[in-house]
Amino acid sequence: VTSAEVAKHSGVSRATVSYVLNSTPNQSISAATRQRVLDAAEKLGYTPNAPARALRSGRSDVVLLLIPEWPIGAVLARLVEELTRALAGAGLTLVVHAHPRSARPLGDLWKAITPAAVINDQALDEAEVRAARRAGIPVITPAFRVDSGVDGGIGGAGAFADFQRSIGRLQAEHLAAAGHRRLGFALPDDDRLAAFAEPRLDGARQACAALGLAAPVPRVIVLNAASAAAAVGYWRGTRRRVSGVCAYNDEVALAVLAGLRARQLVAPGDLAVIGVDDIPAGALSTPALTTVAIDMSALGRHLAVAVVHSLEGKPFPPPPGSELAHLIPRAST
Amino acid sequence: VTSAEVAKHSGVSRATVSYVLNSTPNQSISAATRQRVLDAAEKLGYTPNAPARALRSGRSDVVLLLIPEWPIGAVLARLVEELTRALAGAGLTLVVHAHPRSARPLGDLWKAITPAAVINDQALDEAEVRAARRAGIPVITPAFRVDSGVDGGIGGAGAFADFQRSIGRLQAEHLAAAGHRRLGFALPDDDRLAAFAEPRLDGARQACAALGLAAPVPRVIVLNAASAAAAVGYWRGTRRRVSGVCAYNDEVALAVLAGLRARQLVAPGDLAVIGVDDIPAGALSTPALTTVAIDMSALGRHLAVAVVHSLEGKPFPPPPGSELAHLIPRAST
DNA sequence: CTGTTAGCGCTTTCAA
DNA sequence: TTGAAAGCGCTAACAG
Repeated sequence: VTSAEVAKHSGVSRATVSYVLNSTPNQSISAATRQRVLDAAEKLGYTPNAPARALRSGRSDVVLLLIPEWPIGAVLARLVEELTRALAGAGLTLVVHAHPRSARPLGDLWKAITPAAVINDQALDEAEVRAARRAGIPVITPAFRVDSGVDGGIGGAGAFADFQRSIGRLQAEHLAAAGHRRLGFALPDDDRLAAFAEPRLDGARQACAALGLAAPVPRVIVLNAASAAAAVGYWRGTRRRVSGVCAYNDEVALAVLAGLRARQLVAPGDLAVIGVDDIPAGALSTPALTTVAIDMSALGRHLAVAVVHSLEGKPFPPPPGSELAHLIPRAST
Repeated sequence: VTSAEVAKHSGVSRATVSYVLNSTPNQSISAATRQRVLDAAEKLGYTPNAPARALRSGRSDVVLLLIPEWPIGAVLARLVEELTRALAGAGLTLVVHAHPRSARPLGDLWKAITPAAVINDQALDEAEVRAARRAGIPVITPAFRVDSGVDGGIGGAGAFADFQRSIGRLQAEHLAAAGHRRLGFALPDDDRLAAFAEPRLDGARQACAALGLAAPVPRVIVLNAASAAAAVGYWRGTRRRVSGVCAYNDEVALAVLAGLRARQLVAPGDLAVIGVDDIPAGALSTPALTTVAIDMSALGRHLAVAVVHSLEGKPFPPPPGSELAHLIPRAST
């Protein structure tokens, strides 16, 4: 059912139908005609054809959030929720595509969708971003204000890493403030998470260096008690004497806690543990898990504003900085 | 950069460009011409215009997964991952839209996207589904084979509820087999989850009735130890004497475990607990959480096949049934 | 083997 | 206040 049919049924031209249905400004349509068109559209169940509209107007209302296929679902869910809401308020529709690493670059996506903008969360490499920009599609990369670090400036891939670094720093500084002099760092057993894990470890390193402590001792942990127990033994060995561990995230931290229990040890007395993400299970563990919470909602709102500004050719809003992350002290440290 | 420009630069017509770029069958293009077109496209950075293509061909390669804005991120992530992969194999691109309850029905979506198919996971009501179907878009609803229950038949909303019911049954039967005669049911503190929680509770009821046990005692639990401790006291009171609890999911179950600890009680001795979802934190808790795992990957594969069949006008594959859910016995029961 | 041509459904000047 | 008409970029008959 096309707009032409609506026109025929309401006895007007297609143009008029278009005017009415889009409430085009500077067009005075008589109330009667207007109603007739609306009724006909309703009766016929008219639905505008999205591709035709996009083709004609040269723009679409879709914003595409591209994420890698990393196992970060729970954290991202909050971002998506807020972003969807905020963009909807600006008349934009968010769709999310989890981009499998293995897949051919992005050919399929351009074939399938012409988004008004793309939010690239670690899914596109430089070349792909350039290609998208050349195709006239603004690519927004989650940017963080850089508070310090080698990168300098604002935005870009460096800012992402720097933000992750600030998380690791926050963890290490918290443990150091509690008197721990030798720290461990619990890494996840998933290569795909390196983009998060590496800079977090790096941030912990920076903090230790700045405080005159030895570099944190990294150890990869599989998500089970046995693996974590082995790591606990490793850290507490006479050679290392680690008394506090920064974990890549709360799940890894919970594994460390389980490893401690398996050895009849307790946090924070035998080993202090701090995670990242503030997942519900962390607050429910024994001892309750100290963690660094990331305000994904605020990030979502920032990204929405960035998208809208970008579409309107306005300059970007100042990106949020490390205030997006804050410590939630609980019993495990 | 349009196909016309590629045609001009390679000295052929737009049609030839189209043939080459789509490797249209039954068209013999000389290798030289072919290469010339390909080179020009490459050099100009040509990207086909998605709306134009969709408009012309009347179909798109996009499959839209519609989900409500429920906080079920972690579980859904596995579905999305598998679905993306499986659909990509069929040349289809999955995008996910979290549909806020509050939002206007679907007008925005049709304005923005014309998907080849929609997978409706509890986001669309009957009227919206009809509207989409009328617009020629196949709507696939995650269907489960109905093994028993009042609904009968295969597929539809009844099947979803029945699948959820089978999960509750599995939980209750497991506890009953362990000798528990009076069961509790821990409900989540989020209305949006009722579509899952209600039938699960219902399934537990069915199982109890079938086994000659009293109906399970429901109790809403907020995700903190205090709320759960209160519930634990309630269940263990002399009036109720509940000795085993089915939890809506693993997070709620972990809260119950925390509530037990707060009262110096232990599972399963004082109260057995069983969850749903098999989240990593469940395996790491003390005691390790018994749970019902749902094979979202298998569901994803099934949905992908259903979409492809639907697009080809072929009959649906037989839906998976309750074998998607299986018990993972651990220490908490 | 390649070019011409007719639209897909919609928006939007420009005329009436 | 409304209608006629052009064309967005692409594909697929149909000619040559």
